Amino acid sequence: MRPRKSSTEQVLIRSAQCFKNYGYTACSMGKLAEACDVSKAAFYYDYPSKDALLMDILNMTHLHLNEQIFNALTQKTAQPQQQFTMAHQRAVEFFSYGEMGCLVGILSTERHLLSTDLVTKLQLIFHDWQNAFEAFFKFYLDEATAQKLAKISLADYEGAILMARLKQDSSYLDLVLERILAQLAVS
Amino acid sequence: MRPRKSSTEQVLIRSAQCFKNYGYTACSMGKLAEACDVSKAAFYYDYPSKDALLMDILNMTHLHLNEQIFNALTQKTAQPQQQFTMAHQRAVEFFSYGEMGCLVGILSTERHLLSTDLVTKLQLIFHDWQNAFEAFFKFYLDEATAQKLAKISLADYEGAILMARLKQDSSYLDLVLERILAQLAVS
Amino acid sequence: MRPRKSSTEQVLIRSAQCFKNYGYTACSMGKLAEACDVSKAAFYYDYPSKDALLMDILNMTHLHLNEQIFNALTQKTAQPQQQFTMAHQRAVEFFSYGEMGCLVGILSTERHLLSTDLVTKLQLIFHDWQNAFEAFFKFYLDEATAQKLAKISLADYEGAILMARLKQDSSYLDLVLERILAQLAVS
Amino acid sequence: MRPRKSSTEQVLIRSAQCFKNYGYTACSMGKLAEACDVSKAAFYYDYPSKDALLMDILNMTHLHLNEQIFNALTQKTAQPQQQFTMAHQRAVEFFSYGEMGCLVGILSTERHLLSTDLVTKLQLIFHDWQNAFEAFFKFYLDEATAQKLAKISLADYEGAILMARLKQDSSYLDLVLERILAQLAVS
DNA sequence: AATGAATGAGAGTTCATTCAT
DNA sequence: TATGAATGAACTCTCATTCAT
Repeated sequence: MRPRKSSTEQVLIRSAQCFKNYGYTACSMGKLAEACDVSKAAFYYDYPSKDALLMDILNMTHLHLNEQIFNALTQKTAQPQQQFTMAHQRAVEFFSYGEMGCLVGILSTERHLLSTDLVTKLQLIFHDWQNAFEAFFKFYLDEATAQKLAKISLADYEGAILMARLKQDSSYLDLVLERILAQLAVS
Repeated sequence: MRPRKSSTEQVLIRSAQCFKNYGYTACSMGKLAEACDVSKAAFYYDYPSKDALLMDILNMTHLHLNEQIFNALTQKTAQPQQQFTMAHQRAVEFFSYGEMGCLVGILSTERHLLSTDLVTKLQLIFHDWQNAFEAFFKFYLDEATAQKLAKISLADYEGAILMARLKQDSSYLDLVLERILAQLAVS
Repeated sequence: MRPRKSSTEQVLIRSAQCFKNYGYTACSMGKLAEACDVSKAAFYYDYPSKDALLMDILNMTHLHLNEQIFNALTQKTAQPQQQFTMAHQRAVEFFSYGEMGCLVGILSTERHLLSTDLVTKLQLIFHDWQNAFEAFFKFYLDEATAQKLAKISLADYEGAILMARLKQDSSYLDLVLERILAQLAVS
Repeated sequence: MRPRKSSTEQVLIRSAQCFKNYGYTACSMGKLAEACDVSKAAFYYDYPSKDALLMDILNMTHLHLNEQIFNALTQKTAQPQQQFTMAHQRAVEFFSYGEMGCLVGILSTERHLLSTDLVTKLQLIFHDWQNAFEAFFKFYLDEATAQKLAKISLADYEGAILMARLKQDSSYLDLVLERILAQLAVS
């Protein structure tokens, strides 16, 4: 039995980069094949369709975000600012991997072109993200404030990433962190 | 006799909606033709290419933003909050026209697929936007604060529009306004 | 406005030949394009899909059969044998056009691969054919006999055409005619 | 130790069904693999190509037809009608196995796509079939009549099977038998 | 000036077959 | 021996654009 040219994980990671660079529509199977150094047909051995591949990528992304970032915010600590900063840094690292950008946010702009399954998945990821923020903020702020802050912070991150991507200027993310830390300090 | 002028504007407006819905790649000439109720060939009488059409759309958008929104922030007034709120409302109206979304932000996610001319144009629009904010904030805040606030506010708007688009929830934009007004009140 | 490279009718006729030669699955858009001397894409200007093209071909075929062959059997005459022979000769001419074969029969063998619309159409054509035979036979034979003869004669034609096609021997069709005429002579 | 023998026969039988359902072109190696519950690669261990597999299927079919049906007609008996009826019933059983249809007839419609070897094989099977009929009819009819009847009876069977397949109505085959028996009774 | 008709390139996908162990 | 993994070619269909009048 022939060995795999590229491991399944490698394919997912490189494909994710490709989707992040080009978006859903413009990220063709040809581009993916080149990025992963396999033939177009090779994808169809593992995935029945481009959508199925993307869903797997999103599952991987979701898992990563949950484990590496969201879960770091579920416990109350004595030093909330340091705790959040660490999660933030991991997030920055994740969004900066390869090209700056948030795959989930990028795909969101193509909502009309995605299957309902994919759209649902995108919303689910954002939901978990917001929930993680909310749970964390509640440790230190009253519920209403925490809720509102969680909601807008998500949007803040997406906006910062979008601008950072366009202007090649990662300082947008620093500003977002700074503002959130200021909010936490109020308590 | 200038019937074609208004006809062309209609085409630009409808095309802009189409680009806003689908993005650059997925907004095909066929979709544009259908949206504008003209033949595909008709576009090539007025514009040499899809890119040229989009450039015209961005010019129109740029003009609109300058005249209707950015310019409303160039004079100092006694009631900065009311002034900004008015500009905000106009912006909300603009971004909510048709489908919620910011064409400039949406196109930004497809940076790699756009000609340098178009990317430059996108950056120029954001530049003017940020400048308008900065000029306005300087009336009431110190320069460094104004600069920083202008920069991040732009990102805030884009993030809020992105989330509003995905979740069909326009309240994100209200939160952005509220936060900016709070900053102004500090002075 | 550019003139048509091939008239719609030419395209239908040549495509019909191509389908007759290769069947539904193996008659690719590439083969059709070559047969009609146009690009593959040109088909999609007139027809939304391969199936739609085939449906139009079947409509044309149906019309032709009705007008040229089936309708020749709807009136009672003094010389039934001559009348039927004439219809038979027209049928032979039709089935021999290009490559020997009956498009409807050939497509029938690929029933599982065709859309329900297409299968329905095939059955409808056979239905009209059988009805024409039955109406004709009733003029000269009792109803039960006419019905049975119509039913089997249809199958006889298809079998004869199939064998004629495979063995390149058109005499199978003569035998079918001869046998039917013998049946009519009984009366 | 000969477990693979029977396994191979199973593969041939199921593959034959698959070819009968879909025809040559549309019966892909993937469909065959699924139908036989083996991997695609497994086929290439036993057969060098799709054509070689089909040739083996046709060999099996040929053998079966010779032994079970054609050979039943080689001896003169006192009860020709019963003899023929029995052969007929075996044939009906064979053609009705799985989906109604005659593999040889179905493949014939795709003549242009088959290798000359396969086409030759198809003709050979039909040849043996016709010979069997002819030999049998000669016992009871004059040579010219027997020859003609054999030739057309073959076509009759194919036509009846084709119509039975399309209309899901096996009575076509009864009519064919009835007519042949009537011819035998003449003697 | 204006547009139906046409097209090469490329999209996602399936194909028969081969590779490498 | 036996098979998971891979692929170039071809599939149906859409794309931005050009042609020809």
